[in-house]
Amino acid sequence: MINLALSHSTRDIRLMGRRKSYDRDEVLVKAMELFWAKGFEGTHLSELVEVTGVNRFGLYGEFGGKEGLFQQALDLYLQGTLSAYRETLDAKPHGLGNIQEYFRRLSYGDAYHGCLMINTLTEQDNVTSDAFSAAREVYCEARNLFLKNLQEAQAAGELAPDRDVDALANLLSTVDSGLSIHGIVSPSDSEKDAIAAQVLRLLD
Amino acid sequence: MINLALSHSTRDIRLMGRRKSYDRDEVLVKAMELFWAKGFEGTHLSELVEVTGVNRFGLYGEFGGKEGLFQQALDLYLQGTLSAYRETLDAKPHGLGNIQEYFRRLSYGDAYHGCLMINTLTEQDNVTSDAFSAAREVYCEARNLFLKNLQEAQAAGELAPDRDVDALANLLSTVDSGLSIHGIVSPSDSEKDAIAAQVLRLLD
DNA sequence: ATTATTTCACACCTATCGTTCAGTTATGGA
DNA sequence: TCCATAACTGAACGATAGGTGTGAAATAAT
Repeated sequence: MINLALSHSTRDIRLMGRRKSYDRDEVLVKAMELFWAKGFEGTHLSELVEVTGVNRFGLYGEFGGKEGLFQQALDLYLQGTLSAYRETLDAKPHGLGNIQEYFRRLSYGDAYHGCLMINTLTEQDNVTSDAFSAAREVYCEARNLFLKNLQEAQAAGELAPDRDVDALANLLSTVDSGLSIHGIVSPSDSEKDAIAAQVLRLLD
Repeated sequence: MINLALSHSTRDIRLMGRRKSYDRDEVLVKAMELFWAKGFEGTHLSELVEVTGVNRFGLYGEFGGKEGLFQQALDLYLQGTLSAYRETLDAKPHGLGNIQEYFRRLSYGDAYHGCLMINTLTEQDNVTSDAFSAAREVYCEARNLFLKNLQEAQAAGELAPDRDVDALANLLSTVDSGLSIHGIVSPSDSEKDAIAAQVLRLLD
């Protein structure tokens, strides 16, 4: 018992042993990019080893194999996505300006392969229920952020009081995910701007 | 040479031999449902054998293995999807009514797993370029159908002449795909109707 | 009934999946 | 310097992937 407690309490403090030759976060970023491009089933451990430079055994021990690696890579992606949502949609004061700014900042880079959150939702049957839930949760959080801005806009008189803010929030969320699909077919930022401009007319 | 030509010219006419114990179209429907639910990489040949009742060898000979089976199952799905688009969006006279009707008829059944066309687009790296192109083509065709209705609406005075019908068509297409994602998270037809109602306000 | 032809069932192929094990190397404290 | 510990390496694990060969079963013309 005492030994167990001791070994546990001192586990964090590295007293001896070889140092890890990789950076945990860098590995997660590489893995995320691969899962992003090829999905969970489409990504093979051999590719993860190749891209991250970490041995199969290392990946298993450190991240818990393919599933653990996917979960953590997805969490990293979702955390970044959530930050991006919050940076624009949770800015004070809430209102229509935030929504406008959100769609303005959206951009397809080059080699756009959609959004990992959306891709995970469409791959529901292949991923852990935890992974699916995490993606779903961020999706809902984004929807709620849209809603909050609409509600405050309505309270401030930016938006007519009879507008259905709940349905509008769902529409904005739908357009947001739809853009991640549309971008696969036609990754043009100017086209995205034109689409956003149209939907934003609803908020004038 | 003569033998080759003869054997070829008579191939279609079944003169003798054992009859197939399965219906080609039924097999494709079963395969389609599986690919729809689990994606290309996520569907294994053993499952296809189990569901269709056709042996591995039969699937290979008749459909060209997993890839051929996916292509043909996808084509079947896309054909149905295209028919659904055309039935509403290519009805005469073209106009805003068609668009309204399209979104009205949309429905998530139970156990909704998104749209196979959209899922194929998000699985780009795992599927044949032919399969991806086929999905992309139908996506674009739908967008063009939206456009046609908007153009005719504009010509008929249903829609103000200064409206950007191109951007509007892209928006409708984006909402359409977005709904297939939103339905995974929240497969409620009434919510779908509310979302559609909002975007249709743009066309009044 | 015989026979040519086609499909079917079973088992087997190679390749690769994700996972794991010994054996070796590097590190910090005694 | 030696040792206890942790991490790394390469090989190999069993399972299963998709694809295939062989012989039996079924069919329609002879």
